[in-house]
Amino acid sequence: MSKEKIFKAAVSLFAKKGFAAVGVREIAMEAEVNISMISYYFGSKTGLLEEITSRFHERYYQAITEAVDESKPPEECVRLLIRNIVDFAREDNALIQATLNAIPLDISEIADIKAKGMSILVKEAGRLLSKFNLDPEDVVFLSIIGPFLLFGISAHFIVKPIQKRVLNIDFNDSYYESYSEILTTLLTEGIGGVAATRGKKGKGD
Amino acid sequence: MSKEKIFKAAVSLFAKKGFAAVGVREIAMEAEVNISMISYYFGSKTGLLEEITSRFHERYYQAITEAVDESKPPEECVRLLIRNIVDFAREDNALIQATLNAIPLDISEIADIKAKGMSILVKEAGRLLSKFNLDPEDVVFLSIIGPFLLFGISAHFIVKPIQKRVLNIDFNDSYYESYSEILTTLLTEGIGGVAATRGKKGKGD
Amino acid sequence: MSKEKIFKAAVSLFAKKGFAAVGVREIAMEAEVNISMISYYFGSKTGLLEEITSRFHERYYQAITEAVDESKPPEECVRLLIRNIVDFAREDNALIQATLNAIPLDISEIADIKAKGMSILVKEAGRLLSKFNLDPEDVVFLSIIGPFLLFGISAHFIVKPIQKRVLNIDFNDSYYESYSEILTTLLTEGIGGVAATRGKKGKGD
Amino acid sequence: MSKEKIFKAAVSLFAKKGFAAVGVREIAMEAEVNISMISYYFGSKTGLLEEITSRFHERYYQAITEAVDESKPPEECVRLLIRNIVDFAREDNALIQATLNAIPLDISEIADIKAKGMSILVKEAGRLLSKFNLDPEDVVFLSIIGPFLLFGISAHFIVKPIQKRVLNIDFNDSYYESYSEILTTLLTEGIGGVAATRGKKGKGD
DNA sequence: AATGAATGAGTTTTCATTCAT
DNA sequence: AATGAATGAAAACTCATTCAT
Repeated sequence: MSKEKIFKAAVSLFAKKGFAAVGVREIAMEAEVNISMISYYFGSKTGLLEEITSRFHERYYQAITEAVDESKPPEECVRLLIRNIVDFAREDNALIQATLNAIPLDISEIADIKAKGMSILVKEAGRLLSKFNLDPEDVVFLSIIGPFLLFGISAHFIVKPIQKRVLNIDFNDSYYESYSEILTTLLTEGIGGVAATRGKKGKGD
Repeated sequence: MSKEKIFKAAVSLFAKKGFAAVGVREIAMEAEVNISMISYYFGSKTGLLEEITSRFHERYYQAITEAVDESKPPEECVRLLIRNIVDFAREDNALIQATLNAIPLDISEIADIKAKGMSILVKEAGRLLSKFNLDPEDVVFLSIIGPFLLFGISAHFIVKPIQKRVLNIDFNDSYYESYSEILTTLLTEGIGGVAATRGKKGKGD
Repeated sequence: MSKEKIFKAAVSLFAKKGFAAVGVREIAMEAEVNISMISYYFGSKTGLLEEITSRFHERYYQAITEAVDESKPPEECVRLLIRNIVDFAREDNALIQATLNAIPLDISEIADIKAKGMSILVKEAGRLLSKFNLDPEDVVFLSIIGPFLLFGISAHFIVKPIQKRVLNIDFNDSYYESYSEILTTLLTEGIGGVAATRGKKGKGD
Repeated sequence: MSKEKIFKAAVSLFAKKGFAAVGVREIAMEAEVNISMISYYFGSKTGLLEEITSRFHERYYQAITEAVDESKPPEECVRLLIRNIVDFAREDNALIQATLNAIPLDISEIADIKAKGMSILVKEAGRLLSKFNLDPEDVVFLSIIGPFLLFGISAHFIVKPIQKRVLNIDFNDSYYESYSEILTTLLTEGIGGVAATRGKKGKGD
């Protein structure tokens, strides 16, 4: 279907070159549709990015909410969160790159979506932290740890094209086994350590 | 001096809008120089980004090498590394945003600089990890932990404009005290934890 | 139709000022179309010149092939060739000027078209010469006589603007009667004379 | 000396690309002088072309006047004329290309020089024709035969770069022996033939 | 649902020239 | 005699979008 072809083409191109560097003509060509179809389906090029950004946040939201389950122990939640993100990223790496790389914060529609999306994600992250006995209402703490988690876990998928150029690693299942394992340990131990230091004091500002 | 004014203006604008979204006209206007001066000094808009990207990597390289000192204990190194990055980021946040947000990997000159720069940074990160008794030659491990550190520590400075929109936090000295403290603990404990698990096994691929 | 209007305008302007000296803005204005239509129809300014150059060679090819007929005596062929070129030139003098004046051999696409076009023309000229019992395979001889004929016969149409400035001649039908008559005689006698000298010897290198 | 280096560089570049396609920056680079030196010595880029065009006409004037000598028989004059032009062209082919290819008749200074130069050349050509008993005052006849001679004889040197691409001929001394021989015969016989036809009638038009 | 011609403002880059040194 | 920074206009080309079909 044309609309989906346009969406896919746009994600792929935005991921490679960034939002502003990609022209609608290029998207239309890649999607093998007429240029006018983009305006027709998405209103404008910005409309396309809005939809991409929204879909990204939905996926991350899913990844977190599904991972943070009342009954599971904290470590298990972290493990699941990372697994979810890795699965998503491997399935649709371009969506991550397209969104995290696209900064057009000068376009207010996009900035709004990003701000709202990030608020929700960080709030969800708070639920995860509360499993470590950390205060989920501490905005300062969340403002530090939230982006750290989001970008830390996703970092590999942002720089993957660069790593492919220089590292000659086969990014296969076994690689992402190690990936999940290492980050799970690091974050569990790390957050645990932070909780141990902070737990006694509460907020820190 | 004209050249430096252009550089500063470009960093600031690229940080806000991304490389492709900024026009040379805009840069020239911001820098209060004639538009032709950009070609004159930097050859092209891409040439400008090349210099920005290079300078960024130099600064991060300094931040790491200075932090990882033979004589200091690992925790101290992590603390110093974070402090260095925070200092640099607070002093020149735009440079971080301009570089980390600018993906134009379709521009080979930039991709080359990024690839080379990241290789060097990751190698230096290996020296830090070796202080935790982790194998600094394990490329798979480094390929995971390197970007995690780089983006994790810098994440806040990438999303800062968004956070300013939604969080109403005063990003002052005391904020960055907490910032450094939390990340230091998290990374020290986290990496320590990883080392404890891996140390016995050696490489993991 | 827009495309043809652009073509005509470009030929006229290239003839007057030369390829490089004419801007697309000027062409668009002369053709009374939007500037973008040039890229739209011809890809680029160079694309326009490519089409002009091709069309020129087609016309000259027609002029020669039609003139050199198996059954006609050599003198008649020369007369017809000159008449054809004169007719064409009077009808579309600008096309000749635009092509023969445009040297951009630094633009490889144009150089290719010119090289190919000239090869074909010179080969056809060989057929004419064979009617004078001259060897049509003698490349050295052809390389001398070919351009001589092409530029000799067309010369008047190249310098016509200059002659109009200084000579105050009415370039009417009767003028071109004389023109054809004189050149026909000159070339018939001239080539005949060459044939008389060379015929006995064969090739001359 | 700087002035001469600029002149040489300009001739060479104009020959290759045409007047308008060459920038002063390029000329300065080729001549290894500072850009401002061009304005300094020649006033402007157009000033440079004026000097080139003038020098060209001087050389052609020399070539003709020296060839057309009272005492020599007509054939000898034609032979000498061709020899002179060939010698000049082989020595400084670029000057011919630079001048004959540069059409900027929209630049009045150049058009003036060309018009004046051509008038003189054509008048001199008249002296040659009078040796064949042709009327040297017949402007119509001269307007036809003059450019024919100028471009016919020079044609090879205009298209030489193209011929080099396709013909694989060694343009050596022996080649130009043939060249002179063929054109001498052709023109002597040709003009002679014309004279035979016209001689009885006088002027034609 | 789809086309493609058309628009006009936009892009980056290069131009010839000037001027203070 | 020579430099090189600086200028402002102009270059070719591409942009996202619209509209009649």
